[in-house]
Amino acid sequence: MASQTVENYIKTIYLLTEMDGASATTSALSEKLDTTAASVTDMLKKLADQNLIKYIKYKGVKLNQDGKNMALQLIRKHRIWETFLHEKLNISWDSIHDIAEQLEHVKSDILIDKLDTMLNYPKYDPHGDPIPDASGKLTYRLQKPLNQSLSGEKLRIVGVKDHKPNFLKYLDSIPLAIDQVIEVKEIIEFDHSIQIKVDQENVWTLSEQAAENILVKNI
Amino acid sequence: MASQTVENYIKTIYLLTEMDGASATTSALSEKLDTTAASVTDMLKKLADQNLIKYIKYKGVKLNQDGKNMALQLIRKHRIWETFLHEKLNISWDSIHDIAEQLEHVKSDILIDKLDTMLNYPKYDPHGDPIPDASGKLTYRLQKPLNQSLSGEKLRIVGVKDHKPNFLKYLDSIPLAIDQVIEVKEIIEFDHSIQIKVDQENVWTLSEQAAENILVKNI
DNA sequence: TATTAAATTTAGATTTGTCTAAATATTCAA
DNA sequence: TTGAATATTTAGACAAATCTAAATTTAATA
Repeated sequence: MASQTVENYIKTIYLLTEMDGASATTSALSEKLDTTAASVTDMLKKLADQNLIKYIKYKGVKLNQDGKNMALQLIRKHRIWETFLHEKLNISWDSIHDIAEQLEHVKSDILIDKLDTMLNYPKYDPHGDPIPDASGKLTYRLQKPLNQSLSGEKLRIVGVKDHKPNFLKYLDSIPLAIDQVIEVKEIIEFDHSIQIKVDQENVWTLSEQAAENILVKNI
Repeated sequence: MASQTVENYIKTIYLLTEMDGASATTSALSEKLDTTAASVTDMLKKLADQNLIKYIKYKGVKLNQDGKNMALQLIRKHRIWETFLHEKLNISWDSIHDIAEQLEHVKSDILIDKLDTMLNYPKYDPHGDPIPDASGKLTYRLQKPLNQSLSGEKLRIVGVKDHKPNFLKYLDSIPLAIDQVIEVKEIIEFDHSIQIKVDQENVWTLSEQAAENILVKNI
């Protein structure tokens, strides 16, 4: 059975490679896993021996099928736990990630199935990230960062790109939230800040940096 | 921060010594922890260095205050998780222990507090064992094994002594459950089996061995 | 109480995951 | 395209937790 350490490596490789399909580098892994590059190299050799990854010296690493399956199950568990922590226990947005990092390593199929049932088979977690189903399949969504919208567009906020507690706390403090419907009022040319109609009367202004990290969908 | 291994040792020492206050032996620990006596000796030296236990070579081991506190917090977490798994997720009696063994090692005060709130601050877990409160205090209950009752006594079933899945599955299959009110109809001298009035019409017979493992309270 | 049996500890090794420092490969820029 | 900067790997070591086999202590019993 895979150790928690192995699971963390596999999940991190997945998250680093899922975007573009490019290989993950040793240094990217050492940074995300908060360990040294030498340790990463050691571990990659072991993971390659177990056939979880395809590793080419100096060229980086990709998951192969076994590794992908493991990663998807871990991400499923992580995101189901996050949903539970947020929806059922009312734990704040910015705290759930660290707790879910621990809970995702608990081994019990029945546990995760029952949680999934309790939550009514959610397709997205509280950050708007897709939750793989029991077979590992993900439901993607047409979405874009808010800063790529045009003035006048009607949008629904569906997620965030940046998951850092800092940013999440900031979002909690302003009148914007996941699932909310908004309209882009104006985009300021000077600094690319963006004015958002949040309801009938109120307008809120976001910096470009904030808008880049908010994911929206046209409606 | 204590490793899961250390936590398992501390909890096991607690459970072996809570009854009579006698020391736990190396061999008892090696059996419960499914490891060798040599490994136990090694670990006991380390725990003594950390001042979690009082260990006298060849004489066994007791927890000191730090160890006791750690054990009570672990038992609190274990029993709260068991209650959650049973009451909120409907996971069967005989499966919850193994899952809680993993969950009890998750480190998050807010998580356990929120679960405690969701469950309405339970004082007993699904097996009838007391749950320490946040400060570590246990609420004991006047109870005795069912085999020590006399014919005619009116009792409430409050817990089980044996937690083995085998026994729990057996209990699930007969018309007796925690919190149920029963009356002892007759005790058979020959084999000490015991006849229980489970409701107006029905009587159920338990072997002495089964009755020893069912805990009851007079009403 | 002397001897044997059982329990416990010690000695020395192993596995997993990590580290530092040194060596090697790759990349980037002149 | 060559040399410096950067990234990666190797070598050797270490800590945590475990093991087997041997030595020692305690308990049991004749």
